[in-house]
Amino acid sequence: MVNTKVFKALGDPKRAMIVDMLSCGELCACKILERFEMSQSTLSHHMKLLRECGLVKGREEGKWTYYSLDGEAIQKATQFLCAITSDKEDCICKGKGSIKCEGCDQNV
Amino acid sequence: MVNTKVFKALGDPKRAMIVDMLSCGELCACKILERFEMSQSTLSHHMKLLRECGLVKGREEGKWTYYSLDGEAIQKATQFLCAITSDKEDCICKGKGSIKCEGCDQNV
DNA sequence: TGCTCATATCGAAGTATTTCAATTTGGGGT
DNA sequence: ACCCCAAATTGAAATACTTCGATATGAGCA
Repeated sequence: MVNTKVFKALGDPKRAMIVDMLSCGELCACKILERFEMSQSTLSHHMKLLRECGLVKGREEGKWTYYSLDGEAIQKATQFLCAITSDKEDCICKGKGSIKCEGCDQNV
Repeated sequence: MVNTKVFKALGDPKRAMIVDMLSCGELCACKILERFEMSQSTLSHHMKLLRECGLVKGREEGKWTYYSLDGEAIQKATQFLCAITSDKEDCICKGKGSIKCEGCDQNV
């Protein structure tokens, strides 16, 4: 079951790039910021969003925050995409309930 | 290379549901509309968006429009997700350029 | 304690998205 | 030609998102 918030998060090119950067491994916020032309507060906001949807984990060490990917959310999103290209049996029409609605928190 | 518009499109729960419905096979707009509590114009808007990002194809037959999934966009999105969980070599930091920016149409 | 650095949060402005009702387009039938 | 039906488009209102500067928090150091 996917949470569509994950897709919404990846729908912003800058956030998708951040996620891509983190695929190399853990990075601290300041290292991510170096690569973008955006204010520190804007980056912080994007990181919060990426954390809230489960795509990214944060680890605090002293005054730094290190970010890394959280495999589970990505895996669920991948499963959804794989399912819609292969499943002809389990689609929503047949009551699978594979999508987690962000607003209502129900599975639809 | 992914177009982040695909993720943005899937970021709306209703559009994700529509895509899921279409995984069973081609459907006409009126059949999709039956399953949702939304106006006809709203559905039409969502379908336009899904077509524009390449996720869905439309086929016109008489006064009906039949929609179905377009595998290529979904495959590219899947590849991106797979890459970020497995690639430790080709990430954006090393100049892969795997993300298509919607605004600037550049690969970043 | 007081200072600095790294992040987070707040508040506001500009922009984009979502949604609907109303209207338009265009196919098929009478 | 005229009327229906399916779908697309238009225009407007409400809401959400993106971004910034300013400010707050909190760790570490002098």
